[in-house]
Amino acid sequence: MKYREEIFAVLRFHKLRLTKTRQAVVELFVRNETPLSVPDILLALHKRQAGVNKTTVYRELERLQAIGVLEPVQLGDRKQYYELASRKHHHHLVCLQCERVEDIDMDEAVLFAEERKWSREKHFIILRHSLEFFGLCRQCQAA
Amino acid sequence: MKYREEIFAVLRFHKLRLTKTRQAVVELFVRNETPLSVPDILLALHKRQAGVNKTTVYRELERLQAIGVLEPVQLGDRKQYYELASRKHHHHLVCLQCERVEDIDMDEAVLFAEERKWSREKHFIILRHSLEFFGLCRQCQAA
DNA sequence: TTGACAAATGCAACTAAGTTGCGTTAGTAT
DNA sequence: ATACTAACGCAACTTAGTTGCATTTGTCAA
Ligand SMILES: [Mn+2]
Ligand SMILES: [Mn+2]
Ligand SMILES: [Zn+2]
Ligand SMILES: [Zn+2]
Repeated sequence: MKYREEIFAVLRFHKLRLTKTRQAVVELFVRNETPLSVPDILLALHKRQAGVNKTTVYRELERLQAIGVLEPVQLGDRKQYYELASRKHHHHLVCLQCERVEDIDMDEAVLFAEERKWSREKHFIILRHSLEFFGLCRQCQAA
Repeated sequence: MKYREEIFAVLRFHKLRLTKTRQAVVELFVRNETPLSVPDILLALHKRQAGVNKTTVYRELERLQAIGVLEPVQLGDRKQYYELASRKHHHHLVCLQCERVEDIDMDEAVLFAEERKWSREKHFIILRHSLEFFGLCRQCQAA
């Protein structure tokens, strides 16, 4: 809930209109702490009788990423996931069997040091990184 | 070149037949140090007049991963890439514009420590991790 | 050297994620 | 209230990956 007003302020700043779909999508991200894909969003909004079009959702997520409200997340399947960029930077534990995802917080100092080192050495401008751990969650270990 | 014989020994050990496609695929990975996707492989083998079927390639990569010859790599697009598992574990610098990929070697001690910590804390069995840095390569910075 | 048998292949049909073009709808500022 | 344009919805399309099944081909034992 806590990021809601800040995000709507960013939308106003970028002169993005407050449409039904945009509002619904933003609120989904505010309420959920897990990364969401387009199929996830379509399913969730369909359940709430909100008729949303997939093309619209794809375009919306692109825009929200462009203005820095959302960040891309890769979870190793062939879907693009997103999360609120306003949350503290973190990484994920992903279950290879049931797709369960847990946030993990770690000290990034080492990663940033590596970024500087390789940026210099390979002449790359590094914009972001992705670090995810894959394995089996507690439930799936039993089965 | 250097992993060729070891890999064929593993194939024999697992009683996998030495077929044309299998041989061609393995040799592509041995020759290329970059991660390869199915579309990459189809294109490469098609250029060399080797008629390969996409279903066969998908199934082949699955098998080679199952016996530990290949490892999955995620580069942030919606393709599954693979690399030789026999190479030293490493990570990647990926250009968001031209898809160029550079290998980077870093000290994993910190990552392994994190794995143990979160494994205990979240009751996950961690099997592998994926760490990739995204940005712009030297060529794409100019453009 | 030759078969037999299973492993591997090829094809067609299919699914799922994501993209594009274009005509229509609807927020917003004046 | 109106006009302007951002945003939307739909249909058609692309690309990555999957599945079932009939056919081919490596391998090993006779
Ligand atoms: Mn997260
Ligand atoms: Mn590599
Ligand atoms: Zn699980
Ligand atoms: Zn580049």
